[in-house]
Amino acid sequence: MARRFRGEFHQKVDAKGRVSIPAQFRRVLIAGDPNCPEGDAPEFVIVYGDHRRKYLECYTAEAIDEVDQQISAMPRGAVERRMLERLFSGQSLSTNVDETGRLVLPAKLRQKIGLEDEAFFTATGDTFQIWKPETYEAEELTRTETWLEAFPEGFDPLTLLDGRQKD
Amino acid sequence: MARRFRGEFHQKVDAKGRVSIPAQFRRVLIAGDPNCPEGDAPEFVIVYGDHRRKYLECYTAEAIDEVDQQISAMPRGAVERRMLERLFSGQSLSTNVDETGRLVLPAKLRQKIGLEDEAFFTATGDTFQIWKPETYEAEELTRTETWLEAFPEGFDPLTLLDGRQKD
DNA sequence: TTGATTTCCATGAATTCCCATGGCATCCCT
DNA sequence: AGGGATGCCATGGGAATTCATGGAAATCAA
Repeated sequence: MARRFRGEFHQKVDAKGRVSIPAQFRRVLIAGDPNCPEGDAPEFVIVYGDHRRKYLECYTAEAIDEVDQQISAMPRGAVERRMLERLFSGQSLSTNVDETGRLVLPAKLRQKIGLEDEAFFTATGDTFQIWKPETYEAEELTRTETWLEAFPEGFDPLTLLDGRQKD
Repeated sequence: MARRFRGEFHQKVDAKGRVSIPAQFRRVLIAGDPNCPEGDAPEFVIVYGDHRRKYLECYTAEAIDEVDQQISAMPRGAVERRMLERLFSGQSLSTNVDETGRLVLPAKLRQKIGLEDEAFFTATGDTFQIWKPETYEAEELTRTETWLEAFPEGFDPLTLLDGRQKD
């Protein structure tokens, strides 16, 4: 069924770093973990990146497999390959959803993105991101604003899709 | 048969946010969901957008797939792509029609467009929109009104179809 | 031991499921 | 043409289940 993530959610983070994963996302994670023990507890991967990245990006088991494969298809020793390996292998963490639908974020990761008592989840197609709400607003929303300002009043982003009739 | 949505309808919204989808629209939704479990319950997607959008836009499964594909064909990292991803993946919700032909609008969405006990459905080709009736009248009608006024008396919109060009 | 994980249980609120009703059309039979 | 009988459609109500979240107990780590 649902192969892609959709929607935005605000969830509580408790003192132990536990966060409920939005039920809709959970279903996608389950669908995206081929050897998921029947009903529950799918595994998935959190990529946190270097100090510049202010959010956590989450991949389904399948999605990360795909990325890993693409990387290992690159020539050994290539700088690009090294960079990608560092990001996706090194600066990432494999984990799983628990029986109550939660994920535990280690203190290290919470600190990294400044997460306190609330987390903001946003879908981005075949992955989803976890932000500190304030950061998301400051970063992403103002970025959108200024981007939109370049367009005429009442501009509809949909026109961007009008590359439609594959030229 | 019915591939496009047509018509305008007023429907009740109950305390749980349930709204009957006009039967005609339902048929289009069914036709537009390739792996719809035979008789009923097609899935579809509601795009709600950011704070300035005052209505909900509904896409058939096929229509949204097409949009998703177009987006993923854009260069990764491009600002436009990011914006569209936010809109179509983030600010959207995947749902389905229930056995009684209704759709459930979460409180979050109802509040967003100020929906109370009545909803106004209007077809827009391969999507349809859901408005708070009052908003629709205030916003949309006066908008097309003033737009039409820019044309001479007795202007026939059909002429717009002629030397059709972008923008 | 002491702080940190991990398990397991608890609960209110929200959401889903299931069954019910009244209003219109339509169909059909005589 | 009368007059049900049938069936789809828009709505309602309540029960059953899921979800998000909190806290205590059990397990580790060092």
